[in-house]
Amino acid sequence: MVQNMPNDPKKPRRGRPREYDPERALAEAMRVFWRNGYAATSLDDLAAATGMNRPSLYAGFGDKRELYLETLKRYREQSRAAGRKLLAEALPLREFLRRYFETTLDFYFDAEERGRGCYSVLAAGTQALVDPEVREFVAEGIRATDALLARQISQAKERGEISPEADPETLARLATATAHSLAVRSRVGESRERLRALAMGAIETICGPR
Amino acid sequence: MVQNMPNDPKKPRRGRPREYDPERALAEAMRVFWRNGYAATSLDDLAAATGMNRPSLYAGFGDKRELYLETLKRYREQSRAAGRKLLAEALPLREFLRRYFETTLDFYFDAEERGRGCYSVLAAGTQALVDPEVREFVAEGIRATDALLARQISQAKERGEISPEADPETLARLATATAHSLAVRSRVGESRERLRALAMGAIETICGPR
DNA sequence: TGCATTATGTACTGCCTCGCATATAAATAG
DNA sequence: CTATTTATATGCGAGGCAGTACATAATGCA
Repeated sequence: MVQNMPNDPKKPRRGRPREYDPERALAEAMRVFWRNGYAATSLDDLAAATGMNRPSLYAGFGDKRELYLETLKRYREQSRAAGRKLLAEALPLREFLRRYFETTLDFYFDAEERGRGCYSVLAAGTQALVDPEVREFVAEGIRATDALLARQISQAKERGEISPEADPETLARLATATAHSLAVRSRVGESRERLRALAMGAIETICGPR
Repeated sequence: MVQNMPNDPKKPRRGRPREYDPERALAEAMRVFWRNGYAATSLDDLAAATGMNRPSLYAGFGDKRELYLETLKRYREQSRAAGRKLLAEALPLREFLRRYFETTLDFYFDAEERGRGCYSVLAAGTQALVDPEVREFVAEGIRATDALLARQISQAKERGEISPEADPETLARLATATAHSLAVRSRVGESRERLRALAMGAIETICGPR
């Protein structure tokens, strides 16, 4: 369903032009899902949040599930973009991880700095057991995170930044675990400051004594 | 609402006797909530799972939210019981943590060994942002876990099992983070064996070189 | 044997929700 | 200017759902 084409700025298209911005609509839908969860979000909620009405929602994104999968893809893309941006800087491991967790917290707090957790972890909680596509999506995201961090840690090990006996796979999974905990804790009200401290402690434990 | 008294085995009570076992009913309701999440669970689902009909559900447990809070309490009691049992054994830290995570995994996999995550973490994901009582409940559980683990680690430090420079608070929060990750990962299909390995790696990293 | 008490079973009401059918509006193509 | 295309707006019908009213059943008590 997914809509004809995200944007083809020149081609003026044939019929009546859209009054909504697909990208904005998706962002708003995501905001609502993020707050209330998949099941508790009705199409009327989504219509209200996006300013669209239900027929337009169906025409643009298909049913609720398709729209949800679309927001999951959007989240993945945003996460990957943030990851690539960070990788481009070629930082030492400690600094890399510090920035990684800080970026993570940027995702886990909304514009008003209220904790809301990780969109993907929330998907694990609500839909993963009942929708195989969602489950595979989330699982793939976790594998990708483990792999990204393992690669960084492995390279740092080659540079001699951490102990030669360290196992990058294990440490990477522990770093991902830290992110999972940030997700859970942010959603039940732990302050960003406190979570930052948790992340810093994790970094020291993972990287070992200097 | 909570029902007249869990069990007063002698007093035969006045009217028609219950045909359901409140404890079993609660366990069944919990199973359904655990799988589908709070919002996606209807009272008809609960009635079907418990074998009760809706009026009996209302009479016994109040509305859906009250029943849910009751299952949360039940989960907390079961967790605490497991914790107390473990504490009674006075184990060395590594062995304690190994057993702690193994017990945790007992909770995170159902009777058919299918991963289902942590009931409390799921509550964080679905209801925490919209129901303050749920949020506080979950937050309290996390604080209790952090505190329990910090105490064990602190005592191990006094016994010289880990480095004198280690900060028990930090390490405890990292151990809790590991449990959070077990919750998330179990729910999206990682095998128990693999999660056990993750936990063992975390233990080594937390406890440091021997 | 009645009567009070407590539980169960059926069924109803009102509301919300999904998905669609239909009508209208705004643009382009010829 | 008319036809075609695409989007928006209103609203409807079927079904799910929460919560309750009312009738029925099973027990203890007098």
